[in-house]
Amino acid sequence: MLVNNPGGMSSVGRPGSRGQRTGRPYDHSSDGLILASTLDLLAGRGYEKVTLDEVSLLTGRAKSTLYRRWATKEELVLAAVRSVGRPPEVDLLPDLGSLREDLLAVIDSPWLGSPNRRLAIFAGLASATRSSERLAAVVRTEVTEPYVEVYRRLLHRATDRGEISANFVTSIPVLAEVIPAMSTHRLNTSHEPVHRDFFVSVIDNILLAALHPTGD
Amino acid sequence: MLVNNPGGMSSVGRPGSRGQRTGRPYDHSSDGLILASTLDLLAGRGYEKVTLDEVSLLTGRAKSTLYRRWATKEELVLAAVRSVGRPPEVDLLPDLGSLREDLLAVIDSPWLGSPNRRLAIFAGLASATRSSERLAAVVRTEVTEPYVEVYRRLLHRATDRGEISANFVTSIPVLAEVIPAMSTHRLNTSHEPVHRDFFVSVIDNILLAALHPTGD
DNA sequence: GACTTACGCTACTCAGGAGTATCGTAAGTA
DNA sequence: TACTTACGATACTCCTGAGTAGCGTAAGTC
Repeated sequence: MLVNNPGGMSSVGRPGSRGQRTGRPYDHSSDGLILASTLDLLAGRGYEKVTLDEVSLLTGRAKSTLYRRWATKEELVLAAVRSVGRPPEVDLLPDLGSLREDLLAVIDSPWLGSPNRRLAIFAGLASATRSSERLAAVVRTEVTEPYVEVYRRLLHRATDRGEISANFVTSIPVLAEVIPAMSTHRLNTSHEPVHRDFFVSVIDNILLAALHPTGD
Repeated sequence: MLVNNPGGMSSVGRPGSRGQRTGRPYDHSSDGLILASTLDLLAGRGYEKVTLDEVSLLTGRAKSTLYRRWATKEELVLAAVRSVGRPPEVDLLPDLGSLREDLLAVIDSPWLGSPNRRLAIFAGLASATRSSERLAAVVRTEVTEPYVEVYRRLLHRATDRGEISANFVTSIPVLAEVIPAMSTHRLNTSHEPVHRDFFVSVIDNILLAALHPTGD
């Protein structure tokens, strides 16, 4: 193989935009399906065990078609990761008046589907991370960071609201990681779906407990 | 392949004990080296990327020798996991008088080497978990559970000592997962070694903060 | 309708890794 | 010393999965 395209999307199989073309155009409407299925497999098996044969089978698209779009498996997964989109923008999340309600709103947000699908994708991506530094970087900046950032913002919002003492600003960075960390750990170790009760317990017994030292 | 040995160690290549034997005995002194190297590779690359060729190369033991001892790759990894031994027994951990000191003692304990080696092994095992339900079960009961258990015990000890209010007993199970969860998450997302400062920050800003609602 | 291009299908090549087989030799035991 | 068994080395087989190639056909464009 030879991919001489440092630091950018591969140009292989990504035509359909430059110049006017004649003949059958690329069926870009398939892309969504393919990327979604890739994420499903990623969530179910982890990067190493994702095979393009299976993606092909699952989507009804020929393997050759997949390779017309994305030069390598890594490229496909990369595209899938990028396609997940950012978590809900905090500015768009209505201020529900209390930190607790705000946090629960994020938990219940349909970003990436259910919380468990979200976690499964994270887990599948974590294994991907070992295979490619490039992939790791994208996952970090596109998925993990923004997700933690949501919590960070909510915590700051609560501070601004005066709900929690300004003394805690310094601990916000660590606290923002608590929910992602705990839920991921739960999934990895128990290998059962993580129930909503667990999220609530983490919020009440850890986050809020740590932030309300004057009692509730 | 055919391994018809449900629910037990494979008998393949595990002689050396039954009956009296003549001739050269198994060199069991190699086992430790092999298992340790397996853990190293596991920590570095994750289960999928561990190859027995590499274990062989690394240890100077022939691949055939490895297969004389362990029937399959999974079996070898399984043995490696079992060989890590339990985390420090709480009963043996000196009561340092304060929860904070007790927790730090666990962080600094040389179990499995440095904290970062410990985390790397956990991470490599997490990817293993997806490949084999059996492996997953062993990791859970031999490694993860005992590790969380240590923290659970320390928290209870603090309660018994009257250091923290008995009101918190119900939240101990969740709290016990905080340190493993946070440090694993950190390693997975940052992919840099986790510094001691981070552990301290987790202890102070999360665990102790959640447990000392009357302020310090 | 003529032409162009993407698609699905099938059949490849190629590399790596699990597991096996064989053999000469080293290291023990009686 | 004679015998037994494990070891290291090497060369396999087999399978899976990434990536390629060529073809007939469908779906568009001019």
